[in-house]
Order: sequence, then C-alpha cells, then structure tokens
Amino acid sequence: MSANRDKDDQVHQEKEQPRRRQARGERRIAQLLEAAATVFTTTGYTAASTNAIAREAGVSPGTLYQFFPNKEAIAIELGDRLIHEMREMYGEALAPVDPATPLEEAVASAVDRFIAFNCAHPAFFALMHGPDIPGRMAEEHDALHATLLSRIEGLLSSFLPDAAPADLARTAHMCLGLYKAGLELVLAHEGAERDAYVQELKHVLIRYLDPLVGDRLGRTEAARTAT
Amino acid sequence: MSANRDKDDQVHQEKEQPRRRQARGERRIAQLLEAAATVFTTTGYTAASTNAIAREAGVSPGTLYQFFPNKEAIAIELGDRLIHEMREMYGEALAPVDPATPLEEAVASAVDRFIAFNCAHPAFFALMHGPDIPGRMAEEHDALHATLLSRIEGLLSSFLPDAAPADLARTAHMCLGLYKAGLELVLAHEGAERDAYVQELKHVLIRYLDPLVGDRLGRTEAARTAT
Amino acid sequence: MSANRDKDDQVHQEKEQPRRRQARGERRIAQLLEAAATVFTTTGYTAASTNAIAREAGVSPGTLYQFFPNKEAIAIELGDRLIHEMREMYGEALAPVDPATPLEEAVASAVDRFIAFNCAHPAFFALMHGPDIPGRMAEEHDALHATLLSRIEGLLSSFLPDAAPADLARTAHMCLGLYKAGLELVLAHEGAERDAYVQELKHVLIRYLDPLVGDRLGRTEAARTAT
Amino acid sequence: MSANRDKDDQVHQEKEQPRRRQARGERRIAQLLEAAATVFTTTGYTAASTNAIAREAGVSPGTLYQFFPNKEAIAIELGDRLIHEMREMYGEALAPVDPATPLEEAVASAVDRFIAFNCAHPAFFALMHGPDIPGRMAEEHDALHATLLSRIEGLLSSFLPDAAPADLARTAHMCLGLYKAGLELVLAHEGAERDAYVQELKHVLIRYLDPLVGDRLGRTEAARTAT
DNA sequence: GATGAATGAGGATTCATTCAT
DNA sequence: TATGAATGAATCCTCATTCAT
Repeated sequence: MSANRDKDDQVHQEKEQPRRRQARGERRIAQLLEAAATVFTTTGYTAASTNAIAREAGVSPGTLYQFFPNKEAIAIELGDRLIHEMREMYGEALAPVDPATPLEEAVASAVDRFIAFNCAHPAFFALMHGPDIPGRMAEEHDALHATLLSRIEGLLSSFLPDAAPADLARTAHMCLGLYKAGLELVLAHEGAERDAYVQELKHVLIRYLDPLVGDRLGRTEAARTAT
Repeated sequence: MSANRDKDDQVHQEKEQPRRRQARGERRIAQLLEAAATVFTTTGYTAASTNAIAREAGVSPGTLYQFFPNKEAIAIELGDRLIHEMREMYGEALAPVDPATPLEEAVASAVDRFIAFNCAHPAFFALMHGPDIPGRMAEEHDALHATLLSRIEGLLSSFLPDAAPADLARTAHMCLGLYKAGLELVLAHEGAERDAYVQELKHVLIRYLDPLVGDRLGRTEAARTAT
Repeated sequence: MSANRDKDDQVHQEKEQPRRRQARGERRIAQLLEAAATVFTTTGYTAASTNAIAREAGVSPGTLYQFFPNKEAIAIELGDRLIHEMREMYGEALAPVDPATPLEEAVASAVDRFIAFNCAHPAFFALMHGPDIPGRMAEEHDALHATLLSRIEGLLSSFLPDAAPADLARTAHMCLGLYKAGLELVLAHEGAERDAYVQELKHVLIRYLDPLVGDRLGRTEAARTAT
Repeated sequence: MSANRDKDDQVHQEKEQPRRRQARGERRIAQLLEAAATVFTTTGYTAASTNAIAREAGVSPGTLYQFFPNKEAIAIELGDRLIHEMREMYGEALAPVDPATPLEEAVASAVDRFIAFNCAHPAFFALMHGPDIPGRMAEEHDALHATLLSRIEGLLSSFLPDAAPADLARTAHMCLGLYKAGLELVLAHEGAERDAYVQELKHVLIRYLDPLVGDRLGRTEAARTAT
C-alpha cells in the first residue's frame, strides 16, 4: 500500500456514499479474484469458466460481470495484484542489486524468492503459463510478462551494465523462459526431488549468466563447480 | 475380384482384426492429420476443435470419427508420426554419440536439428506444449514427452556415463524443459533475432551440461567463452 | 432493496446452499416439466431429446440446463411431481384400506383411479414404461417404480396380512406389471372398447388376488362370475 | 423346413449360378440376423445401431444394407424367423387343442413353452417389447404381435368356442399383454425367484381365463385353489 | 456382392455473456 | 448492486444411410 495507491480514499469521484459502495465493491473484487485464483490453479486458465469462478466466489455470474468486463480482465487484474503483492513482499526486489553481490548469491536468492512466491500463490504459474501459440501473447499474460521482464532486466542490468539494450532484453527473456521451465518441473515434484530441481534451476541460470558477467571479479569459479 | 478375394466363399469367420484400410482411407488419415497439425498450430491443442479439424480437412465431422475415436487419438497419432519422421530424418539421432565429440558440438548440432525439425513441423511445438496444470500430463503429450526424454537421456548418457539414473533423468527433464522454453522464444522471433535466440539456447544447454561432464578432457574451456 | 437485503453488508459467507430460486425460475421449471411431459408422451422417454423439450418449452437449450443437469433429472423430477400429485389427489390412497372392503371394490376403485390419473397425466405412462432390457432399470424409472410398488404393497397388505414379505413383494410386482400391461391396452383403445379393457383389467387383478385372500369372508363368489 | 420353403432350391429365378449366390446371401442374412439378435438383446431395439449390428456380424455397413433396406426390416425379418422357428418347435402349437385338455394344463404348458422359447431366443423379448407410445405400434413389432395374437386366439378359441370375435380378440390381447408383463418379471429374476414368477404368471392367466370357460366341465375347481 | 469411406443432421452439454427484476 | 434467468453458438460425438470402388 504505497502512497500512490491510497489516493482513491481521498478523492470522492461520485457524490453519495462512495466510501461504502467502494468498500463493498473492493471486497467483492477481492472475493472474485481469490475465487479466480483457485479456479485458475485447479483447472488452468483456458479451462476456467467464468461461471465456475462466480460459483467459487459464491456470487452470481451477473455480479462477476459487474466488476469485470470479461474473463481476460479478471486474469489481468489478478496478475496486477500478484505483481503488486510481489513488489510489496520483496520491495523493488529483483531490482538493481549491490554490484558487489556475487552472481551466485543473487540468482539463488531470486530463484528462492520467486519459487516461494509461486508456492504461496499458485495462480501465478497459471497466469504466467504463456500463450498456447508462440508469438500470440494474450493480453492477460502480457502485462504479467512485461512486468516480470522489466524486473529481471533491472536485476540483470546491475550485473551487465555495459550490455546493449537488445542483448539485455534477450537475456531477460531467456531467464524468464528458463525460470518458467524450471518452475514447471519444480511444481511437478515434491520433497527432495523438488529441492533437487530447484538446485538445478539455479545452476542453469548461474552458469548461463556467469560468462556474460565474466570480468567482474573472480566470480567464475563458482560456476565451474559441479553439483 | 482377383483370386485372393474369392476365399470369402469359404466363410472366413473374420475375427476382430484391424480392419484393412483402403488407400483412400490412408489418404484421408494423412489429410486429417495434416489438418490437425494446422489447427493445432494455429489455435493450440486445447482450443482446437474436432469440427474445426474436419472442416480444415474438407470433410464432415463423421468422417473424422471414422478414423479417430476422439481428439486425443488424433494428437497421439500425429505425435507418433512426428516422432517417427524425426527418427527417420536423424536416425537414432540424439542417440549415443561418439564420446570424442566435444559437448559443444553435440549440443549445437542437436539444437539445430531439433529446431529445424520444429520449424518444418510447427505442430510439434503445440503437442509438446505441456499440461496447463503441472503434474497432470495428458496422454497425448505423454507419449511424445516420454520419447523425447528417452532420446535426450540417450544422448546424455554418452556424456555422463557415470551419472546415477535419477540424476540422469533429472538432467534430461531439465534439458527438455530448457529446450522447450528456448524453442518458444525462437519461434516467437524472426530473422537475426531468431538466430540470436538459437545461439542463447545453445549457450544455456552447453553451460548447464559442461560442468556435469567436467572431467572428460579439457572441454570446459569452451563453456567459459562468452558470446 | 428492502431491509432484509442489506445484510449483505455483513458479508455472509454464503455456503453451498440450494440457491434460492426466483419465481420466474419456478415458472420455467414448471414450463419445462410440462414440455417434457408432452415430449415424453409424444415420442417416448428414450427418443425424447433435451433440445426438443427446450424447443417445446419455447426456451433455449441452455435454459433447460440451468435447471436440470441432464435428461434423467428431468424425468426424475417429473416423476416425483406426478407421484406427489397422485398422493395429493388420493391421499395415501392405495394405502391400507378398511379390511372390510370387498376386494372387488378395492381393486376396481384403485384401477379406476389409476387409470383416471394416467389419462390426466399421460406422461406417467411414458415414465413408467420400464427398461428396454429386463433387469437394467434406469434411475429415472426406478424411483417411480419403487413408489408405486410400495403403495401397492400397502394396499395388498391389508388384504394379505399374513403373507411372507417376499410373497407380498412378488405379488405387488405382479400387480404392477399386470396393471401396466392393462394400461397399455386401455390407452390404445377408445370409447366402449377402452371401457371393456378397463373391465378386463379389473377382472384380471381381482381374480388373481381373490384366491390369495381367500379365507376372508365369502368374497370368492365375485371372482367366479364371468363377464 | 417344411415343403413349401424348399421350393427356392428348385426354382432358378436368375440365370447364372443363382444357387451359389443365394447360398452365400442366405448365409450372410443369417449371420446378420444372428448379430442383430445379439445386439437387440444387449442394448434393446431402440438403442441398437445398424453399424453395431454390422460390426457384430463382422461385415461392413454397406453389406448390411445390401440385404436389408433399413433397421426396421432387420427387426421384421428377425421376428419372422423367430415366429417360424417357434412354429417349427411347437407345430401349430398354441393352436387349437384337444377341448378335453384342462385349461390349467393347457395354459401351463403354453407358458412353459413360451418362456423356454424366450430364454432360448432372448431377442424375442426385445422385439416383442411394445411401442414406447401406446397406439403407435411400429411395423417391426406389429408383425410379431399379430402372429402371436392369432396364435393365442387359436388356442383360446378351443376353449371359448362361443365367444364373440371381438371378445375373443380382446381376451387374446389381454393374454398377450399379461404374458409380456409376466415375462419381463421372469427374465428379471433368477433361480427360485424366477420359478416363482413363472408360477404366478400361470396363476394369473388361469384365473383370468377360467371363469370365461366356466361351463366346460368341472374345471373351475382348479382355479379356486390358492398357491 | 462386399467393402470401407462419407455424410450431415442431430444428440447432450457447456459457456461467455447479457438481461430483467 | 446483486441476482438468477436467459441466450445461442459451439463442443464432442453418433448414427442411419448412401456412395465409390
């Protein structure tokens, strides 16, 4: 709840008692988004039906459409909130980092936090799970994607201050892709095996990035060491 | 009515043999699979409808069901054929490799071939594209997945002869995941950018695997060199 | 927005209660059941299609499914309502009867009422009309059947107080079977011929039951008299 | 195989080798009818599909339609053959009987034979199982029905020589209906319970008919005795 | 005759969305 | 606002029947 989001509370856009109205509305929206998260997680985004979401939220379909113009909008808003929550949890985390931090540590911490967040908010995975058709990115996922990318870019830029923007963007895309791939495997397993996959994912990212960073100190040693 | 058809006179109590197909049927099947490939590619597997496939093939829905009991069966058969074709193109490629081959070269070649195959058969991507919900792998994708995994394991085993089976399997899973992630990015771009992504994907895999191979000769040097 | 609706403000976490229906919905249900009755009567249960029922009711297929999960449910509800109506018309009729009533009279009255009811509600016949394959009783008909049987057993038990339960059940099954058979013939004819069949049906039942009752007074005389 | 059916063998309707052709055709027809019997028995007439029958017979749908113009025709022909077989087994059974035979005996014997026949040819039941809609008798069942009725009338006429034709017909209809009702119950049970139902069915018929016969000797005594 | 391919309307059911109350 | 009713096109799939070979 940073400063720029509290404004709504102060500005009365409508006459009457907008406070109460909005309060109830907010609750309904939260209710619906929670339900959506559950349904997305359970059935996947595509298979999720608006009726199912409304039912899960304990409201009528009509009510749902009072707050969201369509299914996509629900996904978008849910994504926004998740991003927001992420930001709250980790600050502008993944954001520029003390350049002195070893890459290893930065990556490991980022992965751990990402994964923790995903486990806490399984809907995140469902929303992140890209387009069925490469190239055609649906609006829902788009926003989420863009945000994640920019955050990853932020992180990377502190390690690769000299990289060309295009290269940075590409690297960020790669990292996100690799992360999603790893996450899928992580979520598909449990216990020790899950931990092992987490470890592998870290290796992948560290080894991928390490040579790009290269000349910054003697960090390369780390990447060279096998499991 | 050639001689070998008059046998009917002796009343062959025909058992439940796989009904012999006519040439026309074989053609229809090919046609339907081609149509399915198109539709899967265009809309993704989940959104693809059997009616759409039939329409694309220029036949009635009933005809489709004469050859396939359901959508899943189409995906499975299409997957089988693609795998088969892959095998024909590359032999038991990706299969064990001359251990003297440098990792770099092996990975680069495998990626190039995989990608070439995917570009030639875009449906492959649609079929490979995993489950919406992690853990719940549908039968359609399962077969394809299993085959790919075993091939990758084959390739890896020549580089990691001493790895424990569980580790080998995990590594194979990772490689496949990474590959799929990279492929998505590759397919989402064109021209020089696409090539750049191909290169990145190779880096990812090589750097990920290199330390695991490690002790085999002085191959590590390669991985250390940045783009 | 009357007072009792503002309670929402306290956020009643509404559980999975049987969603309260609106009057309109109740009307639609009645409408749909009426339509179903018509279609069942016209085409028979098996051949009746949900789309046909919806069309007959003048609504879209979707509307039908808002109230009934499937065809079976329609049949069951219709059956329930018919049973209910029957009970209302005749009280716990067919239920135990003054033991002094002559069998003849009891049967005649029961048959007359049953037939009158069937003529008023022809769908009853369609629903009663058993399984296509003996032994495999579908749920729809089952409930109706069971109810009818228990009512017949009730009637019978006042005449056969000493019968073993198994015999009573068997006799009830026979009576129901005979009744259905007779009903079919009755409905297939009109006017005087119909009346004649009604008479025959009564004879059949009376004569079948009379010897079972036997020792109760000199009732046997009746059965001995021919048409 | 009475004399009037062997004629086909002697009369060459077509030139060529009609013998072989017809022979093969007859075999196919028999094959198809057998398959139809199986399918009708398994799924009921309405639910039986021509494709299923062809499959069961091990031939293609096309072949089926080479011999029968439609599903109905199959049922009709199957019914005819069953009737024919019945006639062969029991001669003009159920046909007029030595008037001295006690009614009891005649009915019991007829029921036993009918039931035996039904158990040997379960398709008979499926075909006999009347129209879903009273009054609308489909052609398939019609023929079977008519034949059965005329046979029952034959039987009855020896017991009721003085009955008006209309009464005779009505009584025959009743008997057939009662029989079908009883058969359903008989087939729905097994072992001792089945036998009990057979016994009940006999009682029903005997007691129903006895008073109609009445004046013929002292037969009434039998009917008066309870189980 | 025999085959298997082909049809296409029709079946049950779902779902995003809109409407009347 | 909130509700539940209403929609209708779309989904997968079936089946009696016809057609080309």
